Amino acid sequence: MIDSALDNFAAAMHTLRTGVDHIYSENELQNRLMKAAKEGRQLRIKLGMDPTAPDLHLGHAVVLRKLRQFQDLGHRAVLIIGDFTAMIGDPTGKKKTRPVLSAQQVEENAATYFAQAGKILDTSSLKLEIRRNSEWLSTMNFADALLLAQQMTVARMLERDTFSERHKAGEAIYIHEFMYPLMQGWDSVMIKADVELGGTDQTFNNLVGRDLQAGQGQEPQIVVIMPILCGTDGVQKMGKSLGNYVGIAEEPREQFGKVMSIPDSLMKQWFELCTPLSPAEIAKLTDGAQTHPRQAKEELALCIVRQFYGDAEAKAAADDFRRRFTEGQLPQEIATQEIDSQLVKDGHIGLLALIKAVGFAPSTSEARRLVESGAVSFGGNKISDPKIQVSISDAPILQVGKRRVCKVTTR
RNA sequence: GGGCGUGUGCCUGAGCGGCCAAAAGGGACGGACUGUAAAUCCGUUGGCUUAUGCCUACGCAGGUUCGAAUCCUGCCGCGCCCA
Repeated sequence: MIDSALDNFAAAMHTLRTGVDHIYSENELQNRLMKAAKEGRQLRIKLGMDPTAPDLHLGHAVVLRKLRQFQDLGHRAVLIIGDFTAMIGDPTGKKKTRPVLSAQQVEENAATYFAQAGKILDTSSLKLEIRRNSEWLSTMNFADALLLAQQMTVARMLERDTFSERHKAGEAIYIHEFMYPLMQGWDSVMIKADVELGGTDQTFNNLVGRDLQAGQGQEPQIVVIMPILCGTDGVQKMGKSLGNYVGIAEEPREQFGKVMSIPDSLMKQWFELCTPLSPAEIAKLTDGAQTHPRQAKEELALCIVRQFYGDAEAKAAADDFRRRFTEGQLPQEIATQEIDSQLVKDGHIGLLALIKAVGFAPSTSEARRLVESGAVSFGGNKISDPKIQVSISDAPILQVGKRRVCKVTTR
């Protein structure tokens, strides 16, 4: 009986430890798990969400998957909608102060967030609690804020790399930005978090939570830090603004294609952080002698798409990919783009206008460049004359570059 | 509050008063080659219904000039130093 309980803990710890960058601290986590089991209570696992960026990508998924593991072990995810903190914006985001979001925008973004996060999390009410930090932050007065500010020194704040970097680079740092970590830490106090999850860029913020909790006589939260996932470019961290991300809500084919385009050197990390495969399986797949890199990457793409769309869709995406890019054929299903019939005169439309109308180029000039560089084919023929007029009466296929294909009709 | 600097295209960054839609690099996009990988090579990288043309752009607003990203004034942002 006792042995099996210990085995369970060992297994749980093993699961929770995989893929993490660091745990502050592992011992504490183990003790807290045991204590919770003894008391028969759920641990409260905090994760903050930023309501300004509702498009989730694989980078978010890394943390969400870890959160899911906690849920599967019986614990409760407490998601914090940072509606109040969004007024400041995480200084990690380097760029200037963010615009204040309206309450309605926050709600909309949060809804979008949950629609996507729900693909990964257990959304049953027993396992998921959702709070917004305006609940407690909006009612604090200046004296409360000062009291909070007393818990932190300027020196410690400046230690934080994002601040010191910005300072050196001659960028502005506003006083209120110093409040951000404190506010986030205060969230931990208010919801009595046992564990907080975050990426490495959140380490400082999350650790502040520990201090604040201790200051309030609470047991400090354990901080579980996940590695930051590299973006499809293989260099920078995955992020929306860098355009190097694979979105959770993206179409299966889109996801598949993006995964296939990552540098080989990135595969190992992605396998580790984005798939449930075991280290042994990953080792085999990433060993060039045992598995051809292309095949390994295909497996990776399958694994990832499968998580969000299921096996059938993943395989369909793989087939489509092979057909289009390995065999160089047109896709099985080609989306139809309708253009305004007013654009067509005497049954014809300028090719450039057409490319722009279907959204394959943002401007006529861009369309012209594409045509001139031999990227465009229309009705099966490559066309390099930008002045050409075309007829779209028989729903011809327009292709721009390798990826943009559609059938054209009028509306 | 004072002094000195600085502000350029997606980013970094060069720009003598005309030859600047603005060097160079990065990124991105397109093409060749591939495994939509890497490496390499080539091309493109403000807009305009089709242009030895027009328009918009070098923090903002004015001014000097035949002509300004380049000079002047004011304002704004950022940095450093002094208080």
